Amino acid sequence: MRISELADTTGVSVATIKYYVREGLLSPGRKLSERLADYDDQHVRRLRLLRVLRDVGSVPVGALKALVDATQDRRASVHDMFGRACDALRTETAVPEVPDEHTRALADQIVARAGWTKVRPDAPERDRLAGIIKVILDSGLPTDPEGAATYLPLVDAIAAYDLDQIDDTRDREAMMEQMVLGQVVLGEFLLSLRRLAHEHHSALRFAGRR
Amino acid sequence: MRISELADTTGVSVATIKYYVREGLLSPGRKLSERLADYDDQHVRRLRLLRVLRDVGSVPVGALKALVDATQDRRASVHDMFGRACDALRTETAVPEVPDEHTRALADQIVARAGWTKVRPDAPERDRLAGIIKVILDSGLPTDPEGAATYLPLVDAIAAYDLDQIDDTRDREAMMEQMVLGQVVLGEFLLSLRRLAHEHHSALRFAGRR
DNA sequence: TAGACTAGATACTGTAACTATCCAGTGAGG
DNA sequence: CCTCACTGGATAGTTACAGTATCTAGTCTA
Repeated sequence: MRISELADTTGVSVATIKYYVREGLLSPGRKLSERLADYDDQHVRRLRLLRVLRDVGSVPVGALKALVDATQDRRASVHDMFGRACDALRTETAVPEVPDEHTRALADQIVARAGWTKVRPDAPERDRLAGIIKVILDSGLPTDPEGAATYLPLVDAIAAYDLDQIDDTRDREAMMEQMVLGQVVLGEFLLSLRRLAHEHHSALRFAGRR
Repeated sequence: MRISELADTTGVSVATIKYYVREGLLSPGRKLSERLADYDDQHVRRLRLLRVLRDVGSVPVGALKALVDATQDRRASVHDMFGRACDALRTETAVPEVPDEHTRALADQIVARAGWTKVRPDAPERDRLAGIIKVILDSGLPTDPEGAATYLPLVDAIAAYDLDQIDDTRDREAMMEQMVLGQVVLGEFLLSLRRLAHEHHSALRFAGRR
């Protein structure tokens, strides 16, 4: 398949494909000659995946690169690969860097209470959670710290379901694809459901109210 | 309070404050004279809120403007105000515009099954949900359509809890602030919890596995 | 064998969110 | 009274990101 054909079937412009190859998101085609390369179904799949992640998930190009690198590293276990995927997909929005003891303790407490015993003690996500807790406390949201307990079983059930969706008979690239798509697209799905539920519950409580 | 003092207490630069005033995110200070205006606690609160929404939630400036406008419109009911907040906060990432009958029907079916009877039949969020469903189906995720049923009671419980957090004895501006912060910051909180739960469940299933 | 196409390098564009400069005019401290 | 840091308002410049466009020199294919 020539580059123009790849562009046509995926709806991604030739210029963008070249850009992605430059950035290492897509392997160069198999060289047929100095000025001609061959692209195959792998390229089509990869390109489609990249576009979904960017269009729907707004995943920055740098994060996509990290994802690709994690998939490529064949020495790592599936679990490690998934871990690197989570790291790459964590939107690095600014939460306090948290040198704060208290919020970090709260975060650890939440993880413990949820029963997530397999989470590394030094997982970077713990710090992010602590940062978010700090923002919540500082912003004067009326969230009682115990309130988190309400969320935990629900989140746990959702995450367990997410992981059960992954077909572990497939190769690692396919599993990675499912994991990443699940994280991003099902994440959007959940956010959308939450907004719909908000509309419903808001109507129950505040319709007609000034 | 002078503008430089406002800048110092909030950690936002004078230039940025001027920019926000220009964009209508922040009311100009009360004019004391041609070249001097007075800023008060309202400005401090508003500015802090804007920064949390931008830093943590990556809410674009245009959406912040829409939020401010929704709060200002005092004729609308609280529920309508919340609805406009949801519209403004919906990240407009590209999902198919969905002229597609099938996915739209699936979306409506999900809302019905969840029992969210108060969601308007023409709510724009329904279309977005349909678009996301289309992406899920197209991308070959192994999500059975029934799988959504797993999420529904969980999401409903979360949303109900979110709304219960809002103190309805306060004024509309305070309620709006709680709603918006809840949507954005608790949204990040949930995503963070989900990633932690993913790590745990991934370890249970795939640790040591190649 | 001409016209369309290609890999690879380099340069340019558009948007969002600031950031800096300039201007002329206060107003507080000396 | 003087001066000088500071101000509101306007306008122009900057940075980062994600592409686009152009150019070169060579290669297929009809």
